[in-house]
Parts: sequence; C-alpha cells; structure tokens
Amino acid sequence: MSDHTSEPAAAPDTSGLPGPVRLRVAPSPTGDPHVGTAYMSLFNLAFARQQGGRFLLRIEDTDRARFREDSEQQVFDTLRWLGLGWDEGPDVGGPCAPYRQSERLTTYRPYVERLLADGHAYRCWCSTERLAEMRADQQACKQPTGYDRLCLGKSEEERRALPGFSETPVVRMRVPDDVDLAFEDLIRGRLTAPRPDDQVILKADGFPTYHLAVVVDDHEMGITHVVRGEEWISSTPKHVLLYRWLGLTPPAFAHMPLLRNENKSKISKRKNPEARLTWFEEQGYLPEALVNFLGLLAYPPAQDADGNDVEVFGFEDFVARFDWREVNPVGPIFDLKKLDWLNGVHLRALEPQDFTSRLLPFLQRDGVLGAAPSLGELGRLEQVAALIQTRIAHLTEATELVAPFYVADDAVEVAADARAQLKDDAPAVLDAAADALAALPDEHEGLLGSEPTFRAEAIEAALRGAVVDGLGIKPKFAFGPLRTAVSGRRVSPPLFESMEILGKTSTLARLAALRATL
RNA sequence: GGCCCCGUUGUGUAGCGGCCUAGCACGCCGCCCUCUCAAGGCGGUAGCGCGGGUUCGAAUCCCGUCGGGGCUACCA
Repeated sequence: MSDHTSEPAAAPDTSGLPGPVRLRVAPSPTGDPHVGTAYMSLFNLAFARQQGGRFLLRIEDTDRARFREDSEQQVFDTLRWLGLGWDEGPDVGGPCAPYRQSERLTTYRPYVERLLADGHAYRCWCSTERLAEMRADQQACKQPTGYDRLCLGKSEEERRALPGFSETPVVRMRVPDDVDLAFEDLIRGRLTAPRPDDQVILKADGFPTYHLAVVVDDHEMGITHVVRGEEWISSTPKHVLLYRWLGLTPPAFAHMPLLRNENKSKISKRKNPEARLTWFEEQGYLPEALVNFLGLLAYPPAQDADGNDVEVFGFEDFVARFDWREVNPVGPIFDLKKLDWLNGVHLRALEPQDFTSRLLPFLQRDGVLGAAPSLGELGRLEQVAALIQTRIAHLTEATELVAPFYVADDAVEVAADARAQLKDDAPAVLDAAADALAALPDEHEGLLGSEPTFRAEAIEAALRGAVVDGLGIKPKFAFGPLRTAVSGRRVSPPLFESMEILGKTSTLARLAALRATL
C-alpha cells in the first residue's frame, strides 16, 4: 500500500468526448475470456461509475496468430452476464469507433510515419532466426538480452548485404540511453521499471504491436486512467516514451496485482479451469456472487459499527467506497472457498421467484425438466425451490434434489447407498407409515380446490404417531426408509414437505414401490 | 542471468511506533438445533519469512538476507 495521492500533472485531452474520466478494458480475443479480464473490468468500471465517467471495451486483436473467432462474442457475453457493461465498444459503438484494433490499422500509420521521420524509430530487417540466435548468444554470455541495433542507421541495401535479412521489415523504437524509467502509479506510488530495448512497434504483417496500439488508441479514445495488470509495469516506460515523442500527455496508471494460482504463479487457464470466465456460469455460480468475490481480492472490505467486516455487498456498495489507495499490491491467490460461501449467501437472498427462475436452465440442461415445462411442473418447482434454497451452494446442485419430484412413482431410482442403509425394520416402518398416511384425509378445499389437506404438519403428526411412538423407533432412524422411498436418496429436502408436494397418491405409491422390493 | 514488484494464520484481509497477550471473514474442528442434508447459533484451531539496527517501545521505520511473483517476443 502506498501513502501518496499523486495525479498526473496534466490530464489527457478528452475534449469533445463524454465523461470527466474515461477508462477501458482491452482484452485480446485469444480464447475463453479470462477471469482477470472480469477483475480488471470491475475496478475500471467502479472508478468510472464513481466519477460519473465512461467505461469502454476495446478489442485488442493485433495478434493474428492467436486470434479466435468466437472469443470476442464470449467476452461480450461473460462481461454482460456479470453486469459489467460498457458505454462504448465494438458492439454498441461510440464516438471513438471502431473499437477493434484490427479495424484501426490506418489510424496507426501516421503515428509510425511521424516517429520514423523524427528519428525516434527505424526499420529493422532482421529475420526471426537471427534475432533468436542473437538472444541465445546473449544468454550464453550472461548478457542482458535485447536488440543489438544491427539495422540502426542502415538503408535497406546496406542491410541486405548482411546475414539474417528479411524482406519484410518491422519498425522499432529507438530507445535513448537516458530514457526515463520512473512513473507514478495510483496504487504503488513512484515506480521504476527496467530499461527497454529497441521495441518493435510495427510488425512485418503491418499490424502494430500492443505497445504502439495501446498508446495511440488510449490517446484517441481520451483514456484518462489506464488500469491493467501488474505484468505491464515493465513496459510502461516504453509507453511513456511514446507519449512524449508524440507530444501527448500520458494517462494516470494503476497496475493491479495479479490473481494467482495456488502455487502463486500468475493465474492461467491451463492450470486452473476456474480462470475461464465461462466456467463460473457452467458451475452454477451467481454473477453477483462472482462480482462480490472479485471485489474482495486485494481490496479490504468495509467494516460495520462493531468492527466486523462487511464482506457481502453489491457492485453499487463497492463503487461508493472505492479508492485506488486501498488496493493491496499483493497478488491474491484465487481460492474459491469464499466464493462458494458467498454464492450460498447470494442464493439465499434471492426472492423465491427469482431463485426458481435461475434454477430452471440448469434443470433443463440436466434433463429434469423439458424445454417447455407445463404450468403444473412450474408450480411444483416453485414449491420445491423453497425447500432447497438453503440447501445448495451452487445452482448445479439443484438437479439431485429436485429430480425425484419429476419422475414417475414407479421409476424412483433408489441409490445404492440409500438402499444399503435400510435396516431389518424397514418393511415394518414402511407398512406403518403407509397405513397412517392412508388414513389422512385428502380433500381439496378452498378456492378452486387449491388447498390440499394432505399437509406437512398432519403428515408429520401421523408419521410420528405411527412410527416413532407406535414402533418405538427413534426419529433419527424412523424416517430413513421413508425418505428413501420418497426420493430414492439418503439426503433429500425435508420429508414431510416433500410428501405434501407429491400428494397422497404419489407418496403412498412410492412407499409401496420400495416395500415391494424388500 | 538481468531488471522490476511483493512478503500478517490454510485463504482473503485489518493494522500506518504504545489501544496487539495481533482483529474480522471464509475454511477446518467441536458443540447446540434437528426427520436426512443444509441453513442458523455457540466455541475452538492457526499468522507478523529471517537477521540486524533506530527507539523507552516495532507487525508497523531503516538496512541486509531469504522467499515468492512478473517482465526480459514481430504475445497481449
């Protein structure tokens, strides 16, 4: 944590563009969207909203080798799912369109020409092979690696005479010896970074590298605050240099800590399935829980009057108390345990109707319900949902608990462990229960006969009388066989309420079905 | 290797020289509640990487050391 409040001496020029501050997230469409993108988006957006500014989405698709066709749409979908929407972007447009770097190639050209003309950049014809060789030699001699400037000051003809020549040149920055390596960071204070070598800014394929594109686009889009991962600290001096050469005012920088794997390495999609944003939706997490969780990483929670942490909050709460100086520079380990807890908390806080509708896609995915459930099925789901709301931590867990309510009475699958747990007294318990329940009235009263009399309280009383009192079996064991008969499982929603939902006929049929197998 | 960033219980964090016999939350363990499982209530476990300073006093300041991480691409 730092103790300074520095702002850049002059703010970037945003004249004509909306918003007192303008921030962006700039993911590359190179595969499944990364959880780090959501993390950066959250902090970018929080500050933008707090300041009444704008949040933009820019697609950095300058790496044609790693480009993935469907990746961009996934970025849109996952960020929207999280509620981290943008004011300007490739799909919604905006005053700085286009927002895809591949569509801005002509934008970069004049900047390159100017750098070339001013002697701040030069063409380089070195082949990839020569560069690799050079690096290998440098490493072998334990020298710092970096371009050796073979092409500096040479014409194409002069360079062609030398080995390792490539027909398609790149453009490199000519980094001066006395380059300024220090800059101010909103989170870390004054930072110094490594001296860069003569960085490539325009590739042989005509695409700019990140370093050029980010500076040009951030300037043209009026970005006032560059918020990105810590891995960019070392390249920031290059960017500052570019701003200076181009006569532009650099934005403020905030380098966020990196999310880590359990072994503390930078979180990767390879090592961690949960580094993929799509994973969370698949696993039954609530977007509000993920956002809440992300807002807890490297950022201290608020405290209540008693000094207890307030760890459960929504995006608006986060925005209200956000401050760059509070961001912890230590990279947090991305540990899902607290997210699992938070997901349960948010799940339980949902209105019954809302909870039910969030369950639906998962039940459909798992085949518990069809694509177009009937009104009756939906009505039953609402009843069952109320019973399981405190019993699941992920939406995916609903299937196991809900499924028994949607199978035919003669098709209840009895799990092996549930059957194994049945004792010798099971037949007697089943018989006593069936007799007791058969004696209960089953009339439908009230408006349109919608009020059944086969209710949980009556069921419980009847069952306790018949099995606990009648057979002298302790409650803990008395209801096991009944649960197994009704749900086929050892663990289920509350038994009496389940029977009420199933109704008398189904309940008795299930009791009889299990009894018949004993 | 070089340069840079970082170092409080298992995890996320509070702490800005005395209020710290280091607080909170999750996790874990135990107990209570209880028809199973949860939820809920109560209690417990565990930490300032190390070594030197500075100071009456250091988790807090300084130096060193060790450890972790990042960058070192015609990837972002």
